[in-house]
Amino acid sequence: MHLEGAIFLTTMSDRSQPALSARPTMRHVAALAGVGIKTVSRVINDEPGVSEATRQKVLNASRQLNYQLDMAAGSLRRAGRRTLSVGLLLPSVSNPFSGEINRAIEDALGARGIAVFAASLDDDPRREQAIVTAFLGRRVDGLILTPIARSQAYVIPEHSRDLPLVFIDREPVGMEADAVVTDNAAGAASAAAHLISGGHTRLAYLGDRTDIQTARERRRGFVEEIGRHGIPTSTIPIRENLHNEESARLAALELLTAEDPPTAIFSSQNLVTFGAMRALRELGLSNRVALIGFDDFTLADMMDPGVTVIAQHPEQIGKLAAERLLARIDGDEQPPRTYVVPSELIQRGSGEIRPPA
Amino acid sequence: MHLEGAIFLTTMSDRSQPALSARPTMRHVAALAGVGIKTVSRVINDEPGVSEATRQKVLNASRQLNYQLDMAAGSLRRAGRRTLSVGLLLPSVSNPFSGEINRAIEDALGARGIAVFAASLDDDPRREQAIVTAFLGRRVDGLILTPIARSQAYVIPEHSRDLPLVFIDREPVGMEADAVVTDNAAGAASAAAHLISGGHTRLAYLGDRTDIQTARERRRGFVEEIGRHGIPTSTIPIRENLHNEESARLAALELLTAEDPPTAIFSSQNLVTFGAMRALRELGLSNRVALIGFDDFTLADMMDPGVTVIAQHPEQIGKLAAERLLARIDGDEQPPRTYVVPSELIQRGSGEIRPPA
DNA sequence: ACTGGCCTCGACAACGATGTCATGTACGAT
DNA sequence: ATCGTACATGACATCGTTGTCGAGGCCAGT
Repeated sequence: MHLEGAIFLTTMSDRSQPALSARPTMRHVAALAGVGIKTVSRVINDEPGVSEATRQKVLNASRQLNYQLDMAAGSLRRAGRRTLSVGLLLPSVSNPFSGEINRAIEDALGARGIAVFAASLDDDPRREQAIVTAFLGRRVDGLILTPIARSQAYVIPEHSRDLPLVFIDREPVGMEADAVVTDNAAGAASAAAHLISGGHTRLAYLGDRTDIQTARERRRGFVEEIGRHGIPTSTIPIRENLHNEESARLAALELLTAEDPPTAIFSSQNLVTFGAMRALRELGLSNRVALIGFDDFTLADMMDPGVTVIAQHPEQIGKLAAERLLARIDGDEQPPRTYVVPSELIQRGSGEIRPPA
Repeated sequence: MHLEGAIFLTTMSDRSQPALSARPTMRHVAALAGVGIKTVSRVINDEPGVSEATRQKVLNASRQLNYQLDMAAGSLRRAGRRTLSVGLLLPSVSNPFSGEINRAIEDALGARGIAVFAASLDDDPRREQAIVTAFLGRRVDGLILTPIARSQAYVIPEHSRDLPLVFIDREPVGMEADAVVTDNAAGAASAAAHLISGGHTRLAYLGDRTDIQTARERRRGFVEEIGRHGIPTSTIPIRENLHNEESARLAALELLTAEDPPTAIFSSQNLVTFGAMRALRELGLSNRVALIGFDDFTLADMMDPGVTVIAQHPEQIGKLAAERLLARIDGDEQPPRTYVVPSELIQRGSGEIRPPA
């Protein structure tokens, strides 16, 4: 050992340009430590069956060469072929809601040494399959997807090949798999109930693209709840397919300046809420017409009035999705299930405005 | 050869549950097409030297088996060992600023088929090296890093081994490499100049952690600009190490209720700006005391008054960083450089408030 | 008919690691 | 002294792909 140490030091000082040498492999470490490469593998992977003395020799050599395991090469042969990476498909990594989900997933999977490939969908159904294919080519251990294409049947072959799969935000179409979603209908219903309990009877709905499942659910929940309260649902003004702030603003302006305007507005999504807020402000109605938005946002409490929202819990969605994925990776064989994360009504003022007497 | 084909077909028809079979490899495709696996490789990778007839046979077999190239295995042998993946280290994927950068990078690299591993730093210097190490173990083709540790010298060995490296938001310490940053000092200076030109002489600075380079730069730019205008800089109230909304709010409250309070506030970062906004509102000073924040945020124009900011351009930072990384990956050998992305003063009202006469 | 060149193609080794298995060694039990 | 057992260790095949190189077929030119 002492001898080894001496050799080590000598060798060190001999290497004039260690930085420019090629990346060391196990073979190099093995040679330097004077052992076989399998022994190096054992030490690096903390497998048993290596004497402490050998272990130290290998660790020294490894440190000296700045050796680093090549995970890709390893997973080629390793049992189960785990690559310790998963693919995550989001509407967009720049969207704050997605960002929170991304973060929760990163935290949950990072603890297990699993890295995340994230990709943005940008509401383009055609990208969905292309990105999934790219993930598969990288042999990810699992996928967490926000589906947008009309059907997810294309992943069936992979799924039955045992590729763990969890959908988030929306449920898959054309196949069965785990999903983690917000209680969209219930959340929207609670918004309606809240407005009605505040005395409103003329409610309006501003909604997102109708080809998005969650948008349809929110609308359904909202309308059904109104019906349950005995208010005729056929007369509710409904404006849909609003997909950005400006179209929402225009729709809200139109609603509010029409004859017999609504006294309360429910908006199904952040950008739509922003548009409605702008319209209300333009018309000076911010403190006259009630507003509840689906999805919370930064500074909602700093608006005038504060904006009442149905908050989703992206961290919980992400965390749960990651947990389900890990369970599947670990061999859980339960039948697929949809997990529902409850939303939460947060009162901040705009939703508590009473209708004019 | 013909024999090969025959054997294979038999094998095929024997497999009763193709969906449950293992993932097909080139060997399977080769067998089905009745060619050698190198030919399959050539077809899949669009290499020349394959007759059209053979090409079609291979493509058919590939489609029939739903074959997909294993990138990891390929990059093991491929010249240059490209994995077509890069590592991205951000303050947090859930932070909107980081999200924009992430998105711009994804777009720029995705066009080249490069996938992105993103990880969050969470202001923890110890995570930095751990995450970088994890990236390296995955043999990424390059790294884009937001440094936070005191020194980035630990990547020198890798960098000189030709690992492309681009820093964003902050410049590296202890080594030389490309960096893409905002003109922090100039941006802060322009805020100071704007306030001074509005007639203010009693300016205050609310700043982030002083161990963050950008925070120091912003402070420097702000203070120096004030000095240039002949205002004694020693009397400027400076509160630093504010790292969340609450501490910023308290600091602002303290400043504003002290004797001879400032007539204008500059806040060096989003959360600090939010805290300042809250303090101003609590004291009813929102329309009395000027405020300029560094970094733009959603709904800044919907506040009362609208919040004037020095906007950074995360999309440009991300895009530029990705372009530099690609250039390095493609062999660009220029000496390392720091690229500066200009910030932009956006007037929305809060920064245009005049001092009381 | 023979040569040489071009084209197509596949056998084989190699990439860096891990799984399998055989070998060698030490030690306690007989 | 002998045996058996447990432990430590390394040789070798292998994962799925790509790089190298040589073999064979075809054709034009002599």
